[in-house]
Amino acid sequence: MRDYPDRMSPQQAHTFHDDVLNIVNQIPRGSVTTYGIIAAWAGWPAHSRMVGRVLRYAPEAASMPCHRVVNKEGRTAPGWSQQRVLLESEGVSFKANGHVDMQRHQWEPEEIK
DNA sequence: AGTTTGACTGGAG
DNA sequence: CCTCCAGCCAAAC
Repeated sequence: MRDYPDRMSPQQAHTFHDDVLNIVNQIPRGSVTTYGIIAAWAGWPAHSRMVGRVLRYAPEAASMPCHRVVNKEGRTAPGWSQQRVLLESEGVSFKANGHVDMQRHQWEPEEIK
């Protein structure tokens, strides 16, 4: 069927940015979610990489629980070893391979917005 | 205006 | 479980 040639207009990019931060702010303590889930929830399922970009470079992200965002396999962000420490301090358990036990801690947005 | 770069994901080996 | 590769897409070169 049809593909989705959709391109983000500057307006949409701005909305996406805000939505991402809004969702991250609602991740409960002791839980984690993934880039893909956030992207899908913001309405752009193919933009998981952009979610990572926002959390990495947006100034506001510094004062948010962005450490509660990991990839789909429960892997923590490259080059940010403190992320694991932060998560463990709020009760998140890791498996032997160093990944978050997603089965136990993955959280999904429900009634946001 | 073409190429490279990732805080991603899914699949293959 | 690991690495590598292709597809992904806006931003940075």
